[in-house]
Amino acid sequence: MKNSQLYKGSLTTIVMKLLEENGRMYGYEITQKVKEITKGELKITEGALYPALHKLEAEGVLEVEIENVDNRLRKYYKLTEKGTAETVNRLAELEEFIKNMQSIVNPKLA
Amino acid sequence: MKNSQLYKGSLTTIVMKLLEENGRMYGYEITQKVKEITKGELKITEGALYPALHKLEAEGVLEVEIENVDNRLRKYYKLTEKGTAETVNRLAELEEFIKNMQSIVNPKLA
DNA sequence: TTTTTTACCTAAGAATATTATGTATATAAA
DNA sequence: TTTATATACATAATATTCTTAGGTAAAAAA
Repeated sequence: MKNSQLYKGSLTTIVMKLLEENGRMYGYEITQKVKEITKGELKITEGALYPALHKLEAEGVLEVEIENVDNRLRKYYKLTEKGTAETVNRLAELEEFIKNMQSIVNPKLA
Repeated sequence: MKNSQLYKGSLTTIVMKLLEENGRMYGYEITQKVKEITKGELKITEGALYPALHKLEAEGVLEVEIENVDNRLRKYYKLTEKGTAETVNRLAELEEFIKNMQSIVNPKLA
């Protein structure tokens, strides 16, 4: 994730939301999807993504299905039951976060 | 900053915005102001704030005025000229960040 | 045939924050 | 009056997250 430090801490929330939305995705696909959604403004680096996916898997938030496509490896990730429940919390936290940041930036509207 | 990891990376932006708004503030005052604005949801820890203030001062973004109030030390921080210019960028980045996060969370509105 | 794209990965280091302390005075509560 | 809370600064060890810089390998495009 380039540029602003603001994205620090938001990677797992992004991943979980995308998986909730799309059922299952593989790592490379996630990087491309984020680039597409944000019109190239946010680029997830692989050095951040893969360790994050492994950690979420170890925590029981994600589970993986390995497939072979065109002679190449693909690891599809999807939310576990626990992960689906956790995603609800994460998205609520994100809403709170955005609300709080907007209160700070625009105190007149608060 | 307790709770969600999302706040990671947003501390300096928060500090700069508050100083832009209020002219000058001291550390403890900043922690109280943020707690007040966010209705207790966001608590800036001193272990994060003081090193951040020192770093911003070292970078020439902030300057400090030390005063004695009620026999106690107070260090008032304010934006330098450079800091004021930098704050504009930071706030633009924050807007972009929020916009991008909303695109991800709510793809239908994008 | 070389470059780009797809697709995975790790390791060293930087940046940022948490947690746990420490110092010291003023004020409020027991 | 003693104790606890609030005010006000600070640092050090550790944890977390990410960047940067590599590495492997196959397919597709130039």
